[in-house]
Amino acid sequence: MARIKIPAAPAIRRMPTYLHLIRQAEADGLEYISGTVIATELNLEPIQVRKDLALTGITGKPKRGYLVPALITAIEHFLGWDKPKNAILIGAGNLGTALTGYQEFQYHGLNFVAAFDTNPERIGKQIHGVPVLSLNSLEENVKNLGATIAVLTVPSSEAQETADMIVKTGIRAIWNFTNTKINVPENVAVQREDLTSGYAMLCAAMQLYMA
Amino acid sequence: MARIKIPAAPAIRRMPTYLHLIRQAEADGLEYISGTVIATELNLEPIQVRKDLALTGITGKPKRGYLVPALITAIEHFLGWDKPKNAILIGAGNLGTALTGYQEFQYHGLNFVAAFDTNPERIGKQIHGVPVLSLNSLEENVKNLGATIAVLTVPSSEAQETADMIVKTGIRAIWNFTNTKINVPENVAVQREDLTSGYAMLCAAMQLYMA
DNA sequence: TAGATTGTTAATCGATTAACAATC
DNA sequence: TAGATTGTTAATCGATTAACAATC
Repeated sequence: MARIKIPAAPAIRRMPTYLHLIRQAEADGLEYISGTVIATELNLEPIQVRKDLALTGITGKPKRGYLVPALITAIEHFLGWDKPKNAILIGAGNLGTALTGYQEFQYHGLNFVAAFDTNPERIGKQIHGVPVLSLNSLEENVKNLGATIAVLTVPSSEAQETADMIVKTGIRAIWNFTNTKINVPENVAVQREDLTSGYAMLCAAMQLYMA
Repeated sequence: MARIKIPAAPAIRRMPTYLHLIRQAEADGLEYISGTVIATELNLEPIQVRKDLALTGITGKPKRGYLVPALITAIEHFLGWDKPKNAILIGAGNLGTALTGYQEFQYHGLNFVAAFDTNPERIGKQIHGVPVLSLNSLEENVKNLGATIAVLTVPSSEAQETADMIVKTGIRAIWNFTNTKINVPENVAVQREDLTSGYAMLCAAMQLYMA
């Protein structure tokens, strides 16, 4: 079986941005928000916003727009962000440490319950309140931690080897921050986050703008 | 004038991955690498790899593939990665600190020459060898630093305000790591990096895989 | 040579955008 | 009511994939 392709991926990627804006509207005490307003705010086409939001199953009211609280609930449910998720961090370096401290994740139900590392100087300490354990103890700890996501922030050279360890624990979702493509069984979801690809886009834009 | 849309954006995003793999091939002493091999290695279609690489202007040899050193040069030139770029970091928090320490960037010609922050405890110190200066001194320092890119890692609440300051210095490329959409003049390139959008994709994949 | 791989031209697929009747 | 906004159906656009002659 081929790896599943996520349908409407671009729309899904836009959801958090919508959510962020709509939450602001909520904080501002707005009862309704229209696709037109969202589009203007985010420099998008109104029809695109309507199409995207329709994916969540929400329906709006002509002339008013969407009910703010219902829209928030709809997006969160669509993304599964209404159910808290426990994650473990594999590799407690700079980037990993930054991720555990990133408030926005907790805000969306993502909780780091432990970090694992091979560096003895890191083991036993805490990063943003998250205990750093030995990578050797990964398997024996995962069960109690109730983690369903592994965030991979080890050096590229160890990415595949570490991914294999993660898979062995039974975790089936890996958020891969290394710049290496990892091979995993078909039933394991991998989301690769490549910071250099964003940098490539910025450089391409610079070449266009400054030409 | 509307903001320029980058053509072939998906292909550009894949370039760093190709580069990474081809560099490995170079390290392994390979003289040629074929699109077929690259595709197999990265789980892509061979035709997609060929189409993407053609964008860089390279041509391959039937039966052999592409000359490895020429391919590296072609991709780097295509992305403008053959010209070193100086960047300043705005916001020396967790994420910003991690970025200045991210080896991969230096490897692609991105140099952090200074960081700016408002926190007196941070000012005067160094992060990964990069001096942290007062945000108040941004304007007077930018000229000497020769920076063409600003990496924005301040709290969301200060994103727009800080972006305005950056624009005022004459910098025309902003890499925005906040989850806020910033408004800038048409001649300023902005690349938004949204970690929560990757998380949204992972969650969507989890819902599909685990359904 | 035989056959793998390239690059070109065409077909398909999916995402974005447009048009517009329905509706509050 | 008048008019802004929704959701549906159709058109367009761009990216991916397919087919295949050229070539080393």
